[in-house]
Amino acid sequence: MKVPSVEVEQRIERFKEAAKAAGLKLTHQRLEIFREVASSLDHPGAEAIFRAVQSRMPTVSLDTVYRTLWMLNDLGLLTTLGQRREAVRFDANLAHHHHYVCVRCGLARDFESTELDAIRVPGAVKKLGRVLTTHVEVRGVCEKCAAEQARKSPAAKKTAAVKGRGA
Amino acid sequence: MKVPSVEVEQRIERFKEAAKAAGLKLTHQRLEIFREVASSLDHPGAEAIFRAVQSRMPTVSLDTVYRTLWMLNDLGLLTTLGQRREAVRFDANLAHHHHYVCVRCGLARDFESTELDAIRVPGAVKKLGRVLTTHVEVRGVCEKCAAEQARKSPAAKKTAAVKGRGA
DNA sequence: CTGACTGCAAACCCTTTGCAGACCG
DNA sequence: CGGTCTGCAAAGGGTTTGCAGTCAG
Repeated sequence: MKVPSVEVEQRIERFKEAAKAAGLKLTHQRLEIFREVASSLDHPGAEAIFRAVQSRMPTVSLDTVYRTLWMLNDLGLLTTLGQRREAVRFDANLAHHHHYVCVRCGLARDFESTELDAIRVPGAVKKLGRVLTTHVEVRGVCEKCAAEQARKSPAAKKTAAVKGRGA
Repeated sequence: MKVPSVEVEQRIERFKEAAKAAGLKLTHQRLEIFREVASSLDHPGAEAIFRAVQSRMPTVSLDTVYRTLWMLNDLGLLTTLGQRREAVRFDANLAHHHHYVCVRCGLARDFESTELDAIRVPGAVKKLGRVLTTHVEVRGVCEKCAAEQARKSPAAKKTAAVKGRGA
């Protein structure tokens, strides 16, 4: 199953504009890599994207895939699933709960809410398979990071600077 | 900030029982490692747990921390945050959407729901920091995996066998 | 043409594993 | 005491980086 090609073309168009606006070169590789992610419904990892692109363009290298993917992420044309590429984190709270995660430093906190526990998923989801748990993930910027940011740069420059590690 | 010690002691009690039931030895290391995770409100990674335990017990090694953590996970005494310890995965769908993830093979699918988009987080969460996005993650077992499982083992044995990789 | 981009290979980080000695039960 | 568990060190998988040649604009 694939994203409808009309939608894919729109996404590619958006990419071209964003690239031009950012002064980035539209290389054959970048186009193919973006096309691959943009037309996937499952959310492929770098390796899978690499293999798919490679079948059409045997010279690409895995590192270009990575570089391009993060570039697209910085351009805001795609996002990553889950907590960035961090190490596993453990949770000894067995009660049904939800998470607040700071996108800047990775701070994670539990919260409980009977209202959110009661969420009912749309019927379409049930067609995908059995449902075990439903969990809400709230992302935001924690107090501490907000304070730090305010101190460091009263007028933020570029949002693209969130590349380094977490805390 | 820490988990109240009454709660921590209860968790440890549960661990001791589970260990006994499973015939696992209650070593000093295991106890300290579990105590550390069980009393953390943030969700530490292996490295952080290691450092904390090390300060009280200078001889522990990082690999014991890992081994113990996964053992606790298998016992059902803790869970991991996010998509297991897999590689990063990318998502070119910019519309507000939610995810269904198969815990067995890692399959991920988007779904949309104006109802879920409208979720309001409890006031307590707002004290933690600014909220950027709210995203529902539904975990389950996809059709394909359910079918495979049914074929392989009509009468499932132990749930603890989900250790290997994804698809 | 020229600087940005690519491919290569080596480096890096996190996690896992094999082995011999240590310790729980 | 015996088998499990630990610590060590080295391997492993995914991701990143420095460099010299290549290509888009």
